[in-house]
Amino acid sequence: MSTEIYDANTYEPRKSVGHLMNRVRTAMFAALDAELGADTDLARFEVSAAQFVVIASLAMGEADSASQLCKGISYDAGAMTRMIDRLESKGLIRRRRDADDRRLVNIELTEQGREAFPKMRQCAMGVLNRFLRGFTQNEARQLESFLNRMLENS
Amino acid sequence: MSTEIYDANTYEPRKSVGHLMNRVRTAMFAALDAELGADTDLARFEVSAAQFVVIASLAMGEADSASQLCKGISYDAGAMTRMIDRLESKGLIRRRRDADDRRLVNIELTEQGREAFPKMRQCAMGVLNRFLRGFTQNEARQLESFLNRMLENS
DNA sequence: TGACAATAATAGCCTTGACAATGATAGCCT
DNA sequence: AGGCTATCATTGTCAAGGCTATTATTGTCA
Repeated sequence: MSTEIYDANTYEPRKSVGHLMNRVRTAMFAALDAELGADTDLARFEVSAAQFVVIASLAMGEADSASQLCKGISYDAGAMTRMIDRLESKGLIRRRRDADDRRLVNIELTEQGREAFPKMRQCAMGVLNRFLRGFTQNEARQLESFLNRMLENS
Repeated sequence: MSTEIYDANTYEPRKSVGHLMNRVRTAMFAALDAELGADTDLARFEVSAAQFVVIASLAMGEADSASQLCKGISYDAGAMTRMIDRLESKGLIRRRRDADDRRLVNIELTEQGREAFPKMRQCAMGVLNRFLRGFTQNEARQLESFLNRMLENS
């Protein structure tokens, strides 16, 4: 007996979970980029979907340093430095060297960042709900659980 | 009553389907890149996860021109031109102007490409099966169906 | 104390995808 | 045939992530 999901006979790359997920992710990010760019209050920040994820992590108190952000959202450290550059130059976040461990750079939202977050959150939520149109609550929870299980398998 | 999945009270960006899917996708692509790079037969081609998807589409007869590839896998046309450049320079595929419609460029696998494909397919399948460890067949089919429904909603 | 490994942020280089503009071709319509 | 529009591939440009040093700092251990 086998516990494998795909086997050599039935596996069709283009219909597989891997490829499908790639397409859905790309579509969702593009949709969120568009949404954030179209919003009257947010357009001036030109914030992208990826940037929103960082801001959200800070706003929800899930991270307060660059390295924590990297771990929390699975993001490259070098890319994070520049991501922080961008958000800082937009006035949405602020850097501050940690006093205890001077290797660390603490990151916090600025007043402007805190103000803008709820609107961004609203946009992101709207996009997700659009993509999940026709899903029951149960199905959505199940999808979340599937994704979490895949993450744990990695 | 509401048909919305997420609402302002319960929506947590980092736990949402959007962010989770982004992380899973990134992890899967990285894993497949590593797998393809480690395989003795395939390493010399230095083929990436994204490139595999193109080769697979050709091998499965799901596309035979650049534009069909773009549509089939939701890929930018400009990016596809250069993707084809790369694969062609590796000797895995071949370009040929279509005789009937000279706007079209037909793409076909070379002998080398056809030979290499089964091994790539094997790698990709292995990665997917690893990420889907612990899933029942039903759950996997359900996940595929969820993703397809999201694509249709976009 | 000093050598050495581990961690954090950063900078440089390279790859690659997205977007817009361009040129060639095809289909349609009159 | 001529004009209009759509489609296809290509190119240039730009933005962003991945990888690999590099530097500063911390912790460990002899």
